[in-house]
Amino acid sequence: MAANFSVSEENYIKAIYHLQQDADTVSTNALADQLKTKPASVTDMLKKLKTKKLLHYEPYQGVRLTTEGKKLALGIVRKHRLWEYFLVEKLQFGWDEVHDVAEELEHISSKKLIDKLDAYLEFPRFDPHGDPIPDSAGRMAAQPQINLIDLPLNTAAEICSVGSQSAELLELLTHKQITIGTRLEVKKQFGFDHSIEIKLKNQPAFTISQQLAQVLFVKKV
Amino acid sequence: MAANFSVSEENYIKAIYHLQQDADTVSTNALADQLKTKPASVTDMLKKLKTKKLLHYEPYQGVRLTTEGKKLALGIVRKHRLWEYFLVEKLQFGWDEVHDVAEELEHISSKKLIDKLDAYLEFPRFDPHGDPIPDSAGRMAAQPQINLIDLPLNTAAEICSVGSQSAELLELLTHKQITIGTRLEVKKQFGFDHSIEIKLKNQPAFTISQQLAQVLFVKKV
DNA sequence: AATAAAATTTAGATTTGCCTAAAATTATTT
DNA sequence: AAATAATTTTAGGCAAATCTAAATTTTATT
Repeated sequence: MAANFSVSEENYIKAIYHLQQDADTVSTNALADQLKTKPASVTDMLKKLKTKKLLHYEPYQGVRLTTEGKKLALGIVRKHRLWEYFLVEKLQFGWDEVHDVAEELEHISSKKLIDKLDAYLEFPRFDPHGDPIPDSAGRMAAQPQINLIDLPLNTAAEICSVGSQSAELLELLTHKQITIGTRLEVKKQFGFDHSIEIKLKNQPAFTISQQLAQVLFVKKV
Repeated sequence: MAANFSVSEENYIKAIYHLQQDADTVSTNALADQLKTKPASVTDMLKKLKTKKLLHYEPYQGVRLTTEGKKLALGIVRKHRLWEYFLVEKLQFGWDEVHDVAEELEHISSKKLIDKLDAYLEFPRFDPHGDPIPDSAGRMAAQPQINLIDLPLNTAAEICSVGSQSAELLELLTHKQITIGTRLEVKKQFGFDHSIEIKLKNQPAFTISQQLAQVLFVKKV
């Protein structure tokens, strides 16, 4: 076993893994978009990855990872998140500047390296963005709830709990059409009063106060 | 500036840099040998690297790095040796198992990453094999003397000092035809009595005792 | 249900880095 | 100084990963 994949192949597998979180099956266009390439190139690669048994693919029917493919994807995600943790915790990078470097480091192939890095970092469970880090067997903690105030910009999330039961709060939430399960993204953060601009699906963005944001908990989707 | 080179291009530059330490100009065959590729492929790449102004190359005349090329080479050597230091000092790798991993890590492109790693490691001057690490401006300490006992296997070195002036030692050295400037490599290390087998140019290998090896100092060539 | 629009695939090229075989050049012998 | 040997380059091809343009299939709309 322990096959060896190219950087391109790994990038496709990772992209499919992430897109599969939302929709169960991933379209050629969505992949082309994500990978900043053309649909025709995606088709070529899907045919290749199918012969390598990393994914289920029938022409025009979209694509899904096989068990094998998911295992590979989790390995890459593990590397990416461990390196991000290392960059922030040990090398003092800001959490907003680690992504591109981790994007390169995740393709270093040595399993021994990544397991030793994991031990050196004392087996962290979450990366600096709050995303869970798979362990060496591919197991991963559930996505934790985070406060809406801490949600990174332009990250799809879903309201999963509310930190108060007051009638005033419920009135406000009803008026804004926010409820458990509402999908949203944070578009801007205003330092002056810590208000944030959020956008619900199919609605114009609007601003909510710090006080409101602080009682809303979300999980990424 | 801050051009971006492929892994292959970087490997050629690094190989030329190392081969240039011995001979002032590097031959196509020597490069093909070093890079485990064919002379015809080397010629192709040399033509490309010449247009990028990284080396001086005229057909049939061998090749030399330009100032630009040397700068790039030193950057790669710096990354390689810093990563080796990290692997051994922080991740507890053995000094004999870091080379291949460092070979991959040296191609990660972020300058910020490598400078932060350098700081995190507290600016080491030598890597785990005793080779000097260039600083962020490309400056590098002189190759230090190391004891023959500590010379890695199959590494070309040259006797540069002797830790005793006794007549008995000189008699032994004369008999073995060892003198200041003698080139040699260590071929085997015997754990039982710490004797080592060494090989001088154009001579069959022979064994010397721990006591003798300990008074001989070499530098890599 | 027919047609228009959107998504996807096929066909044919391009670039990078490598290969083999043959030709050209340089070095070494006799 | 010729002839032979060794080195190096040229010529022509191949695989990976990408592209554009054209053809095909699916989906949405009238």
